[in-house]
Amino acid sequence: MPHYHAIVDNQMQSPTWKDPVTAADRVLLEIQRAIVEGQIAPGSKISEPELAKRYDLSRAPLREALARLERCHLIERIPNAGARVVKLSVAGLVSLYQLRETLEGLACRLAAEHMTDAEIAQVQQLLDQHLSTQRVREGESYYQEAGDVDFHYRVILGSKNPYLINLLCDELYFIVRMYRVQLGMNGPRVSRAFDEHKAIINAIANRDGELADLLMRRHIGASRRNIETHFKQPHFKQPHFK
Amino acid sequence: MPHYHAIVDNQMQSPTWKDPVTAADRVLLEIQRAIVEGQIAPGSKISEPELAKRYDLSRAPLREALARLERCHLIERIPNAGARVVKLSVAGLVSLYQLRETLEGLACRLAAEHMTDAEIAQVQQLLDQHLSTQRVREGESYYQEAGDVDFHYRVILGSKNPYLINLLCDELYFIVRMYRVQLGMNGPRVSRAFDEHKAIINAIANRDGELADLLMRRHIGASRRNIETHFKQPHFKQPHFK
DNA sequence: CGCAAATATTTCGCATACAAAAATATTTTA
DNA sequence: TAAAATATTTTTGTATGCGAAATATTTGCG
Repeated sequence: MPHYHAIVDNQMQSPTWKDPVTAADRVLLEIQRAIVEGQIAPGSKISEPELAKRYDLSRAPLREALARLERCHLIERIPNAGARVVKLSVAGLVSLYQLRETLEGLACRLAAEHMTDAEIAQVQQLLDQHLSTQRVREGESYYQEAGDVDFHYRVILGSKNPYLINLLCDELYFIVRMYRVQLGMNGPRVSRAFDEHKAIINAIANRDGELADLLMRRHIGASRRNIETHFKQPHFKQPHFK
Repeated sequence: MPHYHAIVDNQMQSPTWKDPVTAADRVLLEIQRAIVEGQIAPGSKISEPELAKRYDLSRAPLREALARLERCHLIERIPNAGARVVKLSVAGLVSLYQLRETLEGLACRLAAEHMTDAEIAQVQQLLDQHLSTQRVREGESYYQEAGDVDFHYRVILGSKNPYLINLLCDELYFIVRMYRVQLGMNGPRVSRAFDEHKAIINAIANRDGELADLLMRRHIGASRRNIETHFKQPHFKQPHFK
């Protein structure tokens, strides 16, 4: 089993994601998964007593978890009223990806400046590794997403900017993933994404931050348009307003 | 009393900052102020029991407030260990302003695209207003900061991007302000800032997002260098490591 | 006297309990 | 019958209490 299997599963053991120690940590991960995968429907109300019972803990740690869910934009809270799971929308997707393009572009520029040669080489061999395993297990989109996440993750860490890392890996990661998962972003764009990744890391290896920035923004822009087209298509059941 | 006096004082009544309704909201504002102004020293430990007693409430709403303080990067929490006020550093300042440059640059590009003519005109007359009152009350740096905050705030809102607005106005605003306040960023750079603001809003008025982006990044870059020089100077007492 | 182990104390995390506000259901009235 | 007003129930916000983990202190030993 390739090691990046674990990346999406047990939450990417790494500088940023420390393993859950408290009960609030654990329930946070569970609810995050449930929301991202749509098991808790977008727009649905979050009942504290119900979830507390459902996950078998008191409301105290649950509320801690809710605070962090709000932080990563998976729920919206209104004082004295309660929390609701966010609804997905084209406008939201565009806003989110505008931000992502800019931020990951910045990450590239900084990575070109701050990554060591060793780190860069590591990412390059990682890409080759992904490519080979992807060829072996053709069609398994799961691996593609893991590989994609892994690549972006490395570049972001390479920026060495704590604010940027926290933002992309902790605050925006899950809502981005929610869009991808709920709109069924499996399948295509696989080999093309690999090529784009390669071009980006090469630019970084050449210490060409400007180019890496440009390529990354283009890469993410393509990804956005790819998701955008899925909104009006059979894959996605439009939110039933209520 | 000019209306923007109230902006820094009672927390900028606006789309983003809803007035405190719960007890946690109120204590959050108080502690935010205390940290930003250095009344609670950088690096010092946050004792929940102590603060609960100090602000006369139970630990429940206090912990809610602490969660949000962590969200805006004013404290750092370690599970089972507690929270500490962040320490200021040159590296932190640089990382923060790298992010700010990029984000507010993006805000400018989007503002040039999405702001209505009316909104733009409003900002322009706001600048004139600031300029006149600034001339009257020469040297009062307080007004300058309020005016600066006000300008940036308008442009950010003008982007119409909810993620970007939340990020800059809620999550990064206070830590940016902490650097400025604790390094004694009163004084100079006043008239120059006004000119730069004017140039930016004019670019937006001309729907020249690229130029507005560039000017804003330059504007913030200048601000960063201005603060950076203060780190090694008498104004700031270097953190006493401990 | 210095350092390490053991104890004591503080502090955090979580559960329970209560109060206030919202939401819902019910009754009353036009 | 429909709308307004009131009552009931649910849910959120806050307070208190207890157990576990971490920190501080003391004790014992080299």
